[in-house]
Amino acid sequence: MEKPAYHHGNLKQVLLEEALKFIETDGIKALSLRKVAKQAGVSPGAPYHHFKNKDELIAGLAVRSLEKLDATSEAAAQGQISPQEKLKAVGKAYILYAVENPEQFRLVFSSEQSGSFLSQPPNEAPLFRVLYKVIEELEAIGLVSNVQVAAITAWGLVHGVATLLIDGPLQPMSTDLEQVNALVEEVTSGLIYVQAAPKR
Amino acid sequence: MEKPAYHHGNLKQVLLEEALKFIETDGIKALSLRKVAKQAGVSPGAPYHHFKNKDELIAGLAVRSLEKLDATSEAAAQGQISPQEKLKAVGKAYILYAVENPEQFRLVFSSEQSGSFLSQPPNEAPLFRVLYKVIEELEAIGLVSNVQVAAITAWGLVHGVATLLIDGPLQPMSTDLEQVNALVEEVTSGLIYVQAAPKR
DNA sequence: TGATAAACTGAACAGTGTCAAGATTAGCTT
DNA sequence: AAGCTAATCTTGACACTGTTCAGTTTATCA
Repeated sequence: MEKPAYHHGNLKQVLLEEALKFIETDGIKALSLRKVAKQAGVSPGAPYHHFKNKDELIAGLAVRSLEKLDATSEAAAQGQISPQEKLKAVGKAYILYAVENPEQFRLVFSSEQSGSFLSQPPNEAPLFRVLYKVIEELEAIGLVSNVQVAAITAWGLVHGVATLLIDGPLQPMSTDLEQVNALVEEVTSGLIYVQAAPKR
Repeated sequence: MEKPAYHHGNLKQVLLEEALKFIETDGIKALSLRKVAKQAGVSPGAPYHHFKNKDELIAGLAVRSLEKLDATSEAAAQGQISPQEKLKAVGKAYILYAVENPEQFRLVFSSEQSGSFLSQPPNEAPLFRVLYKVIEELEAIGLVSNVQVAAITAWGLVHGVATLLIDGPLQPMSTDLEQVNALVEEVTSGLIYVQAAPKR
């Protein structure tokens, strides 16, 4: 009969899902807790039994997005054998995730909940962990001298191109997936040479 | 006597300034048009005679910030002679502007008003113009083959490191200006090698 | 001087996040 | 199985938000 019970059952998950739907269709600025509650068939006060406030709901989505980005990056790396190709694959996966899921990608770096990164030790933090492993492999072959700098440079390049594509001057290009692919191909090729830069 | 006149005189400018103050102290999320109006000694409806809505006020600040970033980048380039040093100087100026004025930097790329970039032809657009000139100089010496790709790569790297510093995992480092300088020095050194990458 | 337009006020509206008091029910304990 | 406790949800309220609109004030210029 499915008559809605007083106790929803798994409201928390439903709230997260409905909130994400709103974000993806109307953007994060149009997100309203009340609308989310109504969509979930629940009163405006109900969400506060599962989230401290609106920001915490959003933070929950950010963590989910971070995990997805981390997972696809890792999968991309494992699909290759040489460390050069791994690095390239990670970069491509990262940028494509941003272009295909701009709202979710923005969530991860939305400046309010940057605590997602700080909470864990750097070597175990999501994203960093994937990158670190690959760069260490490059170091082992002598293609990288300073792992720390190389990781930041690689991440910086890839992250920068991603955000220029979704929020910057490259935005008009971001709808044409073929063009994006070509660009990403060229840019990530440069990645390897960045790492191979001589010491002085 | 300075008794506040009914016609404020230069309300538009004052609104922009007060809004910026709020943003810099409490962050953009806490910005309220009503508070800005009150701070300017004016009623809640007054701003609407100068801006279509709140977003347009913010867009005004974004344009100002873009101009500042453009100006300091250009100045940095002109302080150097060799194109390699110019590129490096632009990168440093860009990242330092972001670290020293994070709120204003974010404004420029805040996804709502990305139209600032699209409105002008790419070669005359702010920021791009500066970068383009330098990269063309590098091309003239044979250090760059594809100007387009080189520009995007350079901008991407610098922009990525900047946002990783203010909104990403490098945030804890961003308060220590000395550490930031060291990092920027190393990363921008890599810039030149990125451009010097062989064609295939 | 007088008319037109610009600038500003004050009140109102719908919508927001958030909280407290009370109703409802799930789940454990005896 | 009964009853108690804690979790969950509702209802109603509060302060605040962006925005609009009718009316008031003043600058500007013919």
